[in-house]
Parts: sequence; structure tokens; C-alpha cells
Amino acid sequence: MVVATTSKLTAPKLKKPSLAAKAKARLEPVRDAERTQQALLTAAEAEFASKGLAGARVDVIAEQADANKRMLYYYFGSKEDLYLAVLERAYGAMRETERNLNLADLEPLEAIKTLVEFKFDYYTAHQSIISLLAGENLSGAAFLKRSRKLREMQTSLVDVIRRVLAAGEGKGVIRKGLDPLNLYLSISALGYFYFSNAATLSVAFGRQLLSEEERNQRREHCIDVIMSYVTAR
Amino acid sequence: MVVATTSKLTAPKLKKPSLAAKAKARLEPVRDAERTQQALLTAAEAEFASKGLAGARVDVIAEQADANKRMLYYYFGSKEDLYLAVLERAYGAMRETERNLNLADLEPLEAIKTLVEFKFDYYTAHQSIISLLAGENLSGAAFLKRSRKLREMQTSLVDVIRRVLAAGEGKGVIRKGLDPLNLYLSISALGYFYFSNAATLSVAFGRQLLSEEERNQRREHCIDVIMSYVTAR
DNA sequence: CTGCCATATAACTAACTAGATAATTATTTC
DNA sequence: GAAATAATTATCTAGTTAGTTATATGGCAG
Repeated sequence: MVVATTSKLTAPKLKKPSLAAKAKARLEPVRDAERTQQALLTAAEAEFASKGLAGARVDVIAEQADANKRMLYYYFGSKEDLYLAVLERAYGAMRETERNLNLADLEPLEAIKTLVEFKFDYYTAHQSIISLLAGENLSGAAFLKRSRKLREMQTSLVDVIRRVLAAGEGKGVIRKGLDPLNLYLSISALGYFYFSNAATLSVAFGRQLLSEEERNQRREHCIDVIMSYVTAR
Repeated sequence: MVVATTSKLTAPKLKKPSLAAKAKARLEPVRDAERTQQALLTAAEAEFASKGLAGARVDVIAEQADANKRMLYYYFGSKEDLYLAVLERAYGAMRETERNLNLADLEPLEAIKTLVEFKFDYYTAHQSIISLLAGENLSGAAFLKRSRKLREMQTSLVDVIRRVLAAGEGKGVIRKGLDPLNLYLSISALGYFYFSNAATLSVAFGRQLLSEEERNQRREHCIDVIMSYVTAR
């Protein structure tokens, strides 16, 4: 049965259907600036998250987005500007979601617990933000600093926590004298580290840390640590 | 006064004195394999830590080490092998120091506190390990996995913590039912995150987080969080 | 003193990669 | 339905970078 194998040699190269071609088949417009930009952003997020800014390849991004490389430059100007766009989108989305928690409306202890759960669950669902942040920190936050959009996003979450802590103190349910910034850092840290260092930790402990079971245990543990820290006794 | 400026044009190129030249002046041997290797490793650690594997430049490493680039290949084979050597040295040193803490010899609560302090202080003194770990995690721990030396280094620290917790439970000073692995992760996390994400956090909060004062506060906070979690009540 | 070789240097190259050029085609506008 | 515009493609290029080649020399064994 040589037929099957020879077909590989004789058949014309099968070009994988382009995004435009697929769109046509679906009766969507062949040319769609918005769709192409989103496809590029999404592909770029995956590439930058897994390889970092220096390790990422613009050719790979274009290919993964089913777009011509020229479109990347057409819409984003340069590799670095594309990276910045990815960063702004991912980081901005996280901050936005965070803001919408409306912690001030909850009972103080419930508000703290909600924040711990949110942080953990957001990282679970959006692990690329971890990689992007890690890469950004490796470069001294060069791009975060450069971004007007992100600099202006200076969170007021610490102020929210401050009010929550004050309310809790007043009701006698939260320890006195807690520092809201350090508390926020610790809440972030407990969740972040587990995801950011899962790869090396899994090797160090010879154990798959990211399994669903381990993750649920870790989630409960994080809540436990923070709640036992903030609760008045 | 044109003299000073023209000298730039007429003077022969000033070669910066090579490592060998300096050694000669000091009456040290001009050729020293060990010294060259260490210089390369040290320069590489700085370069890999600040730029990551992909962003690092072998030419920069050689130059910073006052060595010829060829020596890098002579002693380490390739950029990746040099990176692995850096990783093994830095990671190995941390694990080695950790092992020497002899936590089992301390009172249970004192042992936990010592570990928290150690982690925080080690990161303070060796911030490049943070960057190396961050880079390694971005690549899914590809190199850590590849390293026979590091894989064999599987820490027994969790077992030590397990024994410390058991002893503390027996004496009634430590909460019952704590999970040693999650405790170790949390202790690491509280210190690590503060350093690994200092750059982006400083932008997000418009505040220099790494100042000595902030760092000391953070250190106390970390101790406080962990001790209030583990202490029986 | 001399011959050897580990250590070191400088100059080169092949491959890669971000970005540019220029021509082409779909969609919109009037 | 023609002209204008926006989106897209294939191909090229200049600069960079990991790794190599060829050559030189300091220091030690004998």
C-alpha cells in the first residue's frame, strides 16, 4: 500500500486555511481589523507569557494568530508596543475585576475572605498574568512604568482594605493595628507564589502541585492563614 | 582648551586592562582557569538574573568577566550549559544553607520563626536567586528538570517541618493538623513575592517598597502572619 | 633551557530575527 | 460601478548573536 504514503509526495502543499478563508466560509467578512487585532493580542499573550519579551518571536505570534506578520506592525508598531498592549490588557482586566468586588459593602471578615478567594481564583483562571508579571518584574517593570494607562490605574484597593480593617476593628472582629498594604501583599503572595513557582516547586518536591486536588487544598490553606491572622481573639 | 578634547581623537585606543593584566600587576598568575571560570559564573549570574536566558548576551557576560568569549565556550560548552551552571550554583547554595539551619534542634515555635527569618533574609541578601527562579519558572523549570545535580537535591525540609510540627503539637504550643508542605510554601511565598514583585508593586502603589524601612516592616509582618497561624490557642 | 599544552585572543561565519518594502485585494463611499 | 481606502500578502534586508576557527603565549615538566 504505497498510495497513502506517495500522496504526501505528489499532492500539492496543503496550505492551512487562513483566518480570512475560514471567515469567508462562515459568511463573516474576510477583512476584519478588530478580529485580526484580537487574534494577534491573544496569540501574543500566550507567546509572551511562555517565552518572555526577549524569547518571544514575532513570526510565531503572527502564525498563531493566522495573520500576516505585517499586520502586527500595521496595528501595533513594534514587538515592544505589542507587548505593552498585551500587558495593559491583561493587567487592566485584573485591576478592573478587583475593583468590581465592592469589598466595602461586605461584612469585614467576609470582605477579607472574599479578597483571598478572588486572588486565588483569578490566578487559577488567568495564569498568563502570572507569567507576564514575572517577566515584567525581571525587567524592573520597565513597560509598566512606561504605560500611561497602567500608571494611572494606581489601585485604591489598599484604601478599601484600610476601611474594611477599621470597620472590623470597630466591631471587635478584626485585630487592631494591622497594616493594609502588608495585608494586601500577603494575600497576593500566598496565591501568586503557588502558581508562579509551581514548575520549580514540583521538581523540588517531586510532586505535581497544580493538580485540582492540591490546588483546592492550597486555596483552603491560604484562606486559613489570612483569616487566622486578621481575626481578633 | 582644545587639548583635552583632541586627545580623544589622537590618542591610541586605551584598552581597559584585562583580567590577566591586572593579575600580573598583582603578582597573581596571569592564567588561572579557576579564576576565569568563577569570573564567568559571577558575570553570568548577574546577566541571566537581570535579562533572563533569552535576553542575556554571551558577549556581555564575557566582557563583564574580563574574559574572552571563547573561554565561555571552552569551560561551559554553550550559553545554555552556562545558564545551568549558574542555576545549579545559586540554587544549590540556597538549599545547602537551608539544610544547615538544623531546625530540628530548636524549640518548635522558635524553629518556625527561624525559618521565616531565614527565608526573608536569604532573599534580601541574594536577590538574584529570585530572578533566576522566576526565569526558570517561566520556562516550566526546563533546566532545573534537566539538572541531575538539582533533581537529586530534593529537599527533606518538609520532613523536618513535619517533625517540628509534631513536636509542637505534643507540647501543645502548635495548632493541630497543619500541613507541612503548605506551611513551607506560605513561608516561602510571603518573603519571595515581596522581592520578586517589588518592581511592579512599587509602580502600582507609587511607593518605593524595597527601602530598608519598608523591608524591616515587611519582615516583621511575615513573622507575625506565620506565627499567628501556627500558634495554638 | 626547551618543548608542550592548558589557557587565552581576535577575527570570522552561519543562522536568526525584527522590521521594511512594495505590490495586491477586499470593502466602503459616493 | 469607479475611485478611494483599509486590510492583507509575499519577499527582502540590515543588524544581531551564538558559536567557530585559527593562532598565540604563559608557565611548567623534564
